[in-house]
Amino acid sequence: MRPKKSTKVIAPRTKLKDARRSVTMAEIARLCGTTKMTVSRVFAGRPGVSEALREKVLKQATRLKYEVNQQASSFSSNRVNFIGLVTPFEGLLGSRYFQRVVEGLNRGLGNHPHDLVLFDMLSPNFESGDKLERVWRQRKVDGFVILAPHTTDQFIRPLAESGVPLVVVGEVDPGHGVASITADDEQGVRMAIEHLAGYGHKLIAYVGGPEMLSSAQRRLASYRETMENVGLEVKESMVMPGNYTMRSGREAGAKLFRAKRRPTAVFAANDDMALGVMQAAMAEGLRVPEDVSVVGFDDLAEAAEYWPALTTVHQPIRRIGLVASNLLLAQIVSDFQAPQPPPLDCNLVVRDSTAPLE
Amino acid sequence: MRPKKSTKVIAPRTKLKDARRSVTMAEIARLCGTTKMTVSRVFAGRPGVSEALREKVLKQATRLKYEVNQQASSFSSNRVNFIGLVTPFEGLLGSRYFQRVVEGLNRGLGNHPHDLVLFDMLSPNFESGDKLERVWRQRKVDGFVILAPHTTDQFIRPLAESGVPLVVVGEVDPGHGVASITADDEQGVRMAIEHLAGYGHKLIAYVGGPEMLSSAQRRLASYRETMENVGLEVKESMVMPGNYTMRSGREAGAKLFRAKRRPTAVFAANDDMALGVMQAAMAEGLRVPEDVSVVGFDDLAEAAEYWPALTTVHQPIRRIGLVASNLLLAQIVSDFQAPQPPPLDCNLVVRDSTAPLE
DNA sequence: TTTCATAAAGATACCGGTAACATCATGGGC
DNA sequence: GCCCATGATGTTACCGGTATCTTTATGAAA
Repeated sequence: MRPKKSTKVIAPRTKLKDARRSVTMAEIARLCGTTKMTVSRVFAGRPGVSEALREKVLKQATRLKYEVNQQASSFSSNRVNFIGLVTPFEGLLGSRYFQRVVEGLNRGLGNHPHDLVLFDMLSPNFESGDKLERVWRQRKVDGFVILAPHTTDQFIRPLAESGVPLVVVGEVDPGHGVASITADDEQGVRMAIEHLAGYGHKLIAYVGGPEMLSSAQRRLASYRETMENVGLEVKESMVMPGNYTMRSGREAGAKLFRAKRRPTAVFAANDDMALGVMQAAMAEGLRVPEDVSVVGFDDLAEAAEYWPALTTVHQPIRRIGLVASNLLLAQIVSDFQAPQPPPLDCNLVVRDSTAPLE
Repeated sequence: MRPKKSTKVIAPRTKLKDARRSVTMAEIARLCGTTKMTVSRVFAGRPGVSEALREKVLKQATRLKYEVNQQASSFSSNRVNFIGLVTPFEGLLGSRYFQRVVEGLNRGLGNHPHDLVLFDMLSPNFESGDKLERVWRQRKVDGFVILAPHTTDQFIRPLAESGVPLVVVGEVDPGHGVASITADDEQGVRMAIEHLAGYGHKLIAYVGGPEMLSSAQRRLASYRETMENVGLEVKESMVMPGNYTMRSGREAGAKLFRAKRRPTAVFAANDDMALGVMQAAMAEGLRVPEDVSVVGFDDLAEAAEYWPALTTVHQPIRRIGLVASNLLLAQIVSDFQAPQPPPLDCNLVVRDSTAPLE
């Protein structure tokens, strides 16, 4: 039973332009007198190839500078070896924090073939809220690492519900089963406040971060709790809002230092704001640390380089990145949801911006 | 002539796990009573489909939340819609400079389906020098944007010679036909020096960047030239080395301000170092701008936020990113090497760190 | 009415790998 | 010597699109 159409002879597709042409497994196989299936086994590191043949294949491959075509490989195995790195808010992309996380992620990726794809939610071409889900549907990535979301972020839930491999760096509402990794902010803040209290400071001001960030919420809560635990009173006029920028720190500092009763120590919920507070102190003619002690949070590169060098809470950001990629790879490669890791310990780095109260 | 083997019946591959299963063009086609070829035409925006059918296809696609499988599409069309973003030296990834470039790139990418893949050459898994060429061979990207390389960078040449689409942000040795885009550093420095000279400063110090960076070389050359043009002498003891970090700026500033004849103005080759110079001034008890004027270069976010706000040369970084992506897309999409664009104009932003000499 | 250019839609092969299964050679255990 | 387990290797059928060519429908020109 022949098809009703006459037989056709269709010319093979025109060849790719030379720049894009490349060696294929079939070619290597031909040179080695075998088939591409065997070559495929060699490169995938699967068993079932004799040592002699394997070496022959590798030799030819090296000679021809062969590299496995990831495109074709992905297509066949349905894995693309890209991980989406999502930066959902202003200022993240260009920060040392970002840099450290990337370092950690790359370390965790290790020998895996995955690379990081940048998705900056602030870019104009990302305005549509379902961008990430579309990217997933398009098979551009195998999963996402989402940096420090707002607790209320709406775009995480639909992703998670679609079964997209996902790790959040920061804290998310527990319960909907999203993997996440965070530092132990509470503990970090506690150490900072206890350090200041131990130096005899009584009036310890607080400069906070954006309210919608979970990290900011946790740090503030821990400040209040620790103050109470060490027997100090929290004066509401000493609790200043901020938004994690140097400017907001400087403005908060200016208000604090102009108050009729000024604090002898200030804890800022991140380093940038702490630097701003120090600037405000200088502008008001106060010396750090003689007149006022300042402590930050994060221990980014700037903190150590500043003058005076900032006493701050060191967050193991690189390690967080490393753990994040491990959690994600577990989901992608082994389809295995690792148990939620505990928050990672912070520690206090005492530099030159704090001193005992005289 | 039948093959010598008996006919075989091989079971179809097991289906993908549900999470990864998805609607295909064939499915949409079936629902619309047509073939996947037509559906393909619709999504590629190619002509040859009646309006009625096109709408029908789009309607079904929307209903099923269909997205074209980029993996398969890339495979077939031999374009992967990823662009490699290469950061070849320390500190770039976490800088505002990086952030701005990315903003510009994303803007330039516009509606193109390309996304950015991060290649941080400092990551341990990138130690091998031919990483980029391998990535290219693996068909993971369609081309590269390389940020501010050393002029001597060896890894650019082999890439360019292999015909890899490539744009360098910064200056490269002309002649080997690598597309590049840069700001007019010379002009920027000229404006800064003329500004200070116009304020009556005679002893204008210079704090430079790493010698192997082309931007640093050009800025220094322009400093010398402009000083001569405005009739001022360059004292070699007033030309300090630096490496674009705040710390190096502070150290350079400390030396300058402790010299027996100290400068009344300092130009630093980037903002971070300028901030360091201001810190050094304060540490030595000098006021900015009353005792010493300071000018930076780049106009990153910190410059405006600092106190006192920094007078600096504004570099159109975002625009540079935008031009870079346009240049690259031209090569990728149209196989067209656009003519080398001229350096983009800088302009001077006068803030609070400079004042006339009394 | 016939011819032919043009637009719409279909048919086929193919991109370069991988999954699943088939086959074959080898050698040990009986 | 025969059977079967085992490991090496080959065969086939895809993955889900796109390039290219063919066929069919439509309508204007002759």
